[in-house]
Amino acid sequence: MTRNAGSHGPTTAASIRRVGLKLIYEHGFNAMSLRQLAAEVGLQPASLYNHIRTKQGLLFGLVHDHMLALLEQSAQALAAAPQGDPVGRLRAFIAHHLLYHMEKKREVYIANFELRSLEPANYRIIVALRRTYEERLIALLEEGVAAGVLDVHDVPVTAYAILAMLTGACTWYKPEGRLSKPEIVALHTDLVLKGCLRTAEAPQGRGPDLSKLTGQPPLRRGNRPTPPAAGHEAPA
Amino acid sequence: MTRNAGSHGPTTAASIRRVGLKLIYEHGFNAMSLRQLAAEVGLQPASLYNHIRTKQGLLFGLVHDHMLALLEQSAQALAAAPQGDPVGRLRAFIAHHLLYHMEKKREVYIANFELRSLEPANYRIIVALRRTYEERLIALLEEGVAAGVLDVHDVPVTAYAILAMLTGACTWYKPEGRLSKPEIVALHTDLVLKGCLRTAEAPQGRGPDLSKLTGQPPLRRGNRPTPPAAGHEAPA
Amino acid sequence: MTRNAGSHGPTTAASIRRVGLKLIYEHGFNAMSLRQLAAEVGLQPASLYNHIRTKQGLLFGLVHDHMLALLEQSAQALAAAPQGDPVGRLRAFIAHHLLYHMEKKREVYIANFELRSLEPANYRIIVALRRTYEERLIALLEEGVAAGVLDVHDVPVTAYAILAMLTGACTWYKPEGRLSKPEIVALHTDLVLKGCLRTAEAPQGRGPDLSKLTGQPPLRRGNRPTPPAAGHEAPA
Amino acid sequence: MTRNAGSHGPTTAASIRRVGLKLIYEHGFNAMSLRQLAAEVGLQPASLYNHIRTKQGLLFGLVHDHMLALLEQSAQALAAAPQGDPVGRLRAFIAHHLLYHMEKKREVYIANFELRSLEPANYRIIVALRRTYEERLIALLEEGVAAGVLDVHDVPVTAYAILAMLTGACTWYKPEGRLSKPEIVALHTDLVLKGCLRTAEAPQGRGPDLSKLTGQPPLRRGNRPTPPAAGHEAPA
DNA sequence: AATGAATGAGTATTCATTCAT
DNA sequence: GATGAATGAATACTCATTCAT
Repeated sequence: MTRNAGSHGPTTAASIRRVGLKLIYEHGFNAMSLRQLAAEVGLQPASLYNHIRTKQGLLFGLVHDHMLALLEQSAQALAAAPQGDPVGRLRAFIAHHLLYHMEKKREVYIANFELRSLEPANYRIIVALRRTYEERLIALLEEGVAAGVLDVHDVPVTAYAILAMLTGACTWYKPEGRLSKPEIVALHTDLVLKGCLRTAEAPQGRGPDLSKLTGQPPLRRGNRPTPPAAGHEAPA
Repeated sequence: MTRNAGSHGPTTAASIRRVGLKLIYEHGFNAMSLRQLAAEVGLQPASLYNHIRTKQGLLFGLVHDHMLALLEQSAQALAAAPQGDPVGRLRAFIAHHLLYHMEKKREVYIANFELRSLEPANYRIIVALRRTYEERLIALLEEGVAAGVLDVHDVPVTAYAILAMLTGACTWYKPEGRLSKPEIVALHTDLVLKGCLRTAEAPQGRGPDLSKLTGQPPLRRGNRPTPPAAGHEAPA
Repeated sequence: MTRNAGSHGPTTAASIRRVGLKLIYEHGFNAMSLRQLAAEVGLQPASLYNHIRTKQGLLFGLVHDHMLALLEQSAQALAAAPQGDPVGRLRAFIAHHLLYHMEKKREVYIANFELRSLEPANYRIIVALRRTYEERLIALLEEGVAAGVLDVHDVPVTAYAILAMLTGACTWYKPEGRLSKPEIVALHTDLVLKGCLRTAEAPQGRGPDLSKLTGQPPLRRGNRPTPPAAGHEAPA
Repeated sequence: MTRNAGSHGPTTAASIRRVGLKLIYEHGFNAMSLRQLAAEVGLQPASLYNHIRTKQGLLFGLVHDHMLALLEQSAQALAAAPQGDPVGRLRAFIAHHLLYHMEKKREVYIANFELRSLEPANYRIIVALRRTYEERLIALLEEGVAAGVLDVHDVPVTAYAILAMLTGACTWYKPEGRLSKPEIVALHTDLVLKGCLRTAEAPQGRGPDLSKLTGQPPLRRGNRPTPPAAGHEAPA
């Protein structure tokens, strides 16, 4: 098998994306300058524009590609999990989420922290993709509740809580750190499942019964009026 | 009811802090300009310098005050909780953390997102305060484990996971939202406690035994070699 | 009489306008750079912005002030001319137009040549003022025609032709040139009047009768359907 | 009728000139970019350089060709006019000038407005051609004066005034406008001739006698010391 | 305490042009 | 004849900050 003509080594466009990712991660989108980027890639600033349309376009491209990859990988993870086993599917999602987030630490960081640097139109696109992703976990929790194996007070809020917890791991994770990836996955999986699994004994024994507290039935997808918008507000 | 002599409206310095907080929250520290700030306060840019030393000083002041308030309030919350009841103290901490974060949404957001905009010296001060705060939760978990009422695989990582989860709530919380503060507190308290409480039945039945997986004893404060650095790295 | 504090010598803002006028005249608005302007005024480029809002704002200010001055001076010239004497008023207008245009050569040049560099909103404002000015001459011609002392085939087109001719003088006029201002005024006044005055003998004897040529009655303000738009088209 | 082999559509070079003409006319030479031009022609910017030497070269080519065409057509117009009839020849020139200027509105506009964008060497060439053209009208007026049929106070200034007036027409002329070309020609011819023709009655009756005013004899080509430079000054 | 003016460093982006392919 | 990539120079404009008043 011969190598393609253009595939011997990183192309300039790929370098720009790679270095751009690094610089945005390290300094933030606003604090990073295209001069810096060009210098690190070994170009004059003007030459960047043969490969990107604008600085904003670079950011959007990075975040957008990340979102698509995240959705794609989550789909694959769920496709590989047995259909009839809600808990197994939830485990698969948790493992996927953690592994992707530990692997793509910088993409994830940018996608979360630089949302606000996106122009309104781009912002809407990314938030819609993120919403799609969140809905996957929400659907998983609802499956489990419907099957009677999970017990959560409020599905969407619990989903956001889980996502926040798992995503937090990529904040401090380092490959050379004390815990291995499988350990981290196991630990968080355990934490989440213990928090969500239906137990034989009455759950009230261990925690407050929310329906008592609020006088409302626990919310499910069906009667959820306006799910809380996760994440930061869009710029005005 | 008469008005106090000194309370007739915010002083200029306070206005600057208030508007600064809002603008940093809305646009980010780098994207917000002192011109904007001055305009919203009703001053010329040059006049700001009668009240702040530098833009960086404004940010540091906001974040620093927030950290002190957070530490102070957590101390009060724990002081009010019974000494001998680790689970009660954990509940108190969770409630305090959530309430503070929902109340001071913007301060919290800035303290988390704009850490990287702090100059190294300021960064170190804030991270040290944050570490102090994190250690309070770590201590609580260790108390509970020592008392045999909690069961966590790895105390510091679990602490970070809990903090990430709880802090995430202030991301989407809105006063006019679907859930009230007590509901949110109850829901998250339940989720955390179910995940951490020691159960009568064997926990292995519901989650993987991490000590099996890793071949190491569960870590506690004593044998923790290099605790994972929480949060984002400081700029170079 | 003591001098005002701020009036001893040209203020910075006035210098910017003066030098700006010169540079735009010499190089054209697009070809002139604010760096140049700043250098000639003796400022850093950034300092210009204490006195102008944008480069476009500078251009508009210059052109706008010129148009107002032109309208004001033409009003004064006509006010000083006897009411019942259309030819005398026409003479007054011609003299005013030529003198103003020879005096304010650069303002006039810019107002004519850099119209296209104006942003649409500014362009509309200036064109409206110019239209007002043109209408003054049109009204004068109509007065003369109504009084039976002028004879023109088409009032608006003749007005534009006269304006083009007179304005052309400022193109080549130089104070140190061969002809003095009064000579230039006399020459053009004569040329225009001879072209427009009603003569005792039949005018057909000297020129074509347009109404024969076109089969239409000569146009006057009354039946003028859509007056030709003088000047260059607005940018798209 | 069969199509010629070589005439199947404009060549690339011709497209560039055509689109270049349009863009310079619409936006001005400085404001128009070769990128724009390339895009409208359907090329990459680099490909333009297979057809033009530089942007300046494109401008010069357009203006130069226009000047040659103008000179050529004026020669033809005068060649067709009877030799011994100065007024007839003046009529011919006026008609030619107006028709050419209305037909080649954009070329004319560019040749007048973008003179200043020409490099000094190119500028001199074009101005020399224009001077040649102006001299044709000057010569015509002098012929008429010598023959005793025209009466102008100052030949060159009158010539410039006439040219300015006639050229002004192409500024507002539109094919779909209110007046047809023949009407416009007739109107302006009348205006010019009335202004220049020697009349039986004493002209002093209608206009000021310039020779009285200035105390100098009317200027003719012979005693003209320094003819006024028509048009705008070249950039330094 | 407030301000108008100034500044040096910096921003993203555009431009005409070149050149190897 | 066409192009993708590169470039050096330039552009208008913004920024945090200073300082005399």
